[in-house]
Amino acid sequence: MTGLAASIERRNGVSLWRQIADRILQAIANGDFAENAALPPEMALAERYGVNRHTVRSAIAALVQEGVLKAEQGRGTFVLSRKRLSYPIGARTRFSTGLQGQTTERHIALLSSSTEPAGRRIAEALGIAKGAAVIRLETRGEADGHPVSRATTWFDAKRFAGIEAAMAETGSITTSLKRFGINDYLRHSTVLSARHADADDLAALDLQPGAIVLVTVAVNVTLDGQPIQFAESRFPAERVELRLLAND
Amino acid sequence: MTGLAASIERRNGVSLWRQIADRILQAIANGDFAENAALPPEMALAERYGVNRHTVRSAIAALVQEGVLKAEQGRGTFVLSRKRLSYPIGARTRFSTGLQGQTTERHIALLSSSTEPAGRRIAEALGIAKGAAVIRLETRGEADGHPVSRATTWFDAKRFAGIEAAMAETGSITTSLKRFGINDYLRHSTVLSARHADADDLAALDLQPGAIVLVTVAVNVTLDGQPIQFAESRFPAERVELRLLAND
DNA sequence: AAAATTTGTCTATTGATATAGACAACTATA
DNA sequence: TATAGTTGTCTATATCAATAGACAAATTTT
Repeated sequence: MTGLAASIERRNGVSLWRQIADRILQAIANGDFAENAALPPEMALAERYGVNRHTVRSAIAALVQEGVLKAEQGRGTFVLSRKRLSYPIGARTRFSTGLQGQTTERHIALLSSSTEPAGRRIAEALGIAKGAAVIRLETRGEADGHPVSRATTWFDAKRFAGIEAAMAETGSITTSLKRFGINDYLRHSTVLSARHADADDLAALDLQPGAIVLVTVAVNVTLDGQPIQFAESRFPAERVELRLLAND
Repeated sequence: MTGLAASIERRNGVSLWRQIADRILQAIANGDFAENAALPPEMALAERYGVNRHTVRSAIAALVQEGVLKAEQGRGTFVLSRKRLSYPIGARTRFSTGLQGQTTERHIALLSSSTEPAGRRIAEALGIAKGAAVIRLETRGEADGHPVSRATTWFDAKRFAGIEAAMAETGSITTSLKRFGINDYLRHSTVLSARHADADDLAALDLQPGAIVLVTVAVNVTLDGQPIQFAESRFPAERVELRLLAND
């Protein structure tokens, strides 16, 4: 709530400097600091958290490396990045339209694609036989040049043959689906969890190790309830919050 | 996806044993291990993660301490706890009914309550003047004896005077609100994020330091749209996932 | 009964983490 | 122009985290 408060724990496997860095990130994401505002001096932070000044310096160094803070000798340490993006989730969740107003540009980059046999979970979600061919797309959502999501998406290979080419060309799932005669679709289910980012997420989302990702597992269906898409998306918790829409 | 896979990172402020413990917890929560199933032997885990056996032992020791695993000399290490609870969130989100079928008993424990002036955020959410008196309830949701949520809730003190007594008595928000003539209410908005648990969460939710919590910030309204309740809830990500309901 | 498998304990060594103190370098202010 | 406040750098020390190897103790399999 009050950002920089909240104490830290010792000998728990997470170093003190990492915990302090997390707290600072959290405070910034909560909007407790205006852009370009000065962080409290190192000595003040050290006192607040009950640690040595050098420990605070380690935390700040990590965030400077990350591009979140900027330290200036003699002046102070300043906040560069801003409040979290708010990503809406509802029946008509769309990447591009969801971030309108908060960003000036956004698109989905196709990182790779492949065809593979469907596992149990994916087959059930898509309503096809286990082992049937599915197309897997690995994508990254970008807004104003910053990565904001990393998703793995599966489509029935029979029905959506060639969708990876459409994705690469258009940079939009919605537009790609139109080529297959699907002009509208709804989100049928969403399950939400959170975990530490793995190596893949770290690289794709430009995160520092130890970062947290929000994970959504969703099924999209046509208007008559036919499942067409199964997706697991990861959002960096320090840059994105999810806003659940009541109706739509 | 496949639970125990996913690599780990070095020199990032999070110790290897803590990362491995997280991965194991995650795998269990994903349902990759049946209850009482044996974990792979220490040597196999050490090889899989590319670390020394002793490092794996540190991770296992932490989870044994936590009550998640049980090690038996000569036999192996066994999984005690189960799959994640799935907490539904929709227009009629209710703590008690939401976990029916997954648990046999659940209630909300009132940890403390107080009356305070409303801050900007709370005043806006509840549609009252900034500084007007609000009642704050600190609660913990429990299911089958395990803590599953930790919430801070605010009500307009004028309209809901004495609601803390009703909560303490009934252990239910829904029942308490009925005493104030509110027989039904809807969830107006929900914003979702994730962060590392702070000291308060760790204690209340019986977590180990470094654990992740899912955070929801929600406003409940009467059927005619009047805001009645503002709440921030924290869910332990290793024990709970959130299932978003499409309609309701 | 013997062998193989698995967890438990011990010693030793290396690098990362955290504390402590001192002082330099730079900036803003009185 | 001092002075106070702030970040940057250095040295030293103690503890935690991780690796390495060896062997004991308990259980299961052959």
